[in-house]
Amino acid sequence: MPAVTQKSAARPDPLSITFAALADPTRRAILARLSSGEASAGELAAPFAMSQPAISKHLKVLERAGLITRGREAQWRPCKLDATPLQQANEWLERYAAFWSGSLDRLAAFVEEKK
Amino acid sequence: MPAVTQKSAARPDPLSITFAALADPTRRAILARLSSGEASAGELAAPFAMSQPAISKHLKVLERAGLITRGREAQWRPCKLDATPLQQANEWLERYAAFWSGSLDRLAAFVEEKK
DNA sequence: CGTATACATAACTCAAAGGTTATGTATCAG
DNA sequence: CTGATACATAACCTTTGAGTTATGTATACG
Repeated sequence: MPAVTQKSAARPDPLSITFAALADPTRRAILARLSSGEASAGELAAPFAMSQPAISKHLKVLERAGLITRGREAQWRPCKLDATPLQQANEWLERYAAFWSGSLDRLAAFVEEKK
Repeated sequence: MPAVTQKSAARPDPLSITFAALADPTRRAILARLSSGEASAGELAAPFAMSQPAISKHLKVLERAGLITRGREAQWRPCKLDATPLQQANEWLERYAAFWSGSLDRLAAFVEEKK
């Protein structure tokens, strides 16, 4: 018997993983930094008042979200941005574009109705 | 003396709140449902195999993220989509658009450089 | 070889997130 | 006033997340 009931451990869907990864200012700052070129973990850690293992964890979160890839160069691990999941997130958001670009229109309609 | 050391309780920045709110499939589904018009909490809860208080909590998360507003109509609480925070999120994401739409270009440049 | 550097992993703490059941509150309907 | 409906809140539990310190591992260097 395999392990009895196991809460199924279902990993969240990709979009949830992406948004969760983005829901942290440190990780967003890391991505911003990587948008101007590759960097090692140490270089990425430098700006933050945080321990090295903390950054290491953040990088792992970003990696599991597919937002970065890591290579190996001597004892450095160069990190590289992969924006593919950001594109997915953007596609999801775009479906709501009408609701913000149209907000003035809807406000106008509301005013019109009130008259 | 007020409470000694208090971890400062700093509320997260708006973008983090927005992304965190979006990092849950139930909440994204609720937003999708609201994109086709207002709905009461009960109507929003119907599709989910989840208790009523659970939905109530999700709605509170969405409300605190500014993604919905709630009115009052008899004993119903009509929910309405407010996409403003989505626009903010979109603006953040757009800064990375070059990294996905331009990926083929950058690959070509890389190949060119390698020659 | 031994040592320094760069990073990963382990073990732990604390708080927050997501769910539950039970109960409270506001509003309508009779 | 009474009861039903729609929702919110409280109290609780379990899992996950973000941080810490301490330790392990891989690579360069003398």
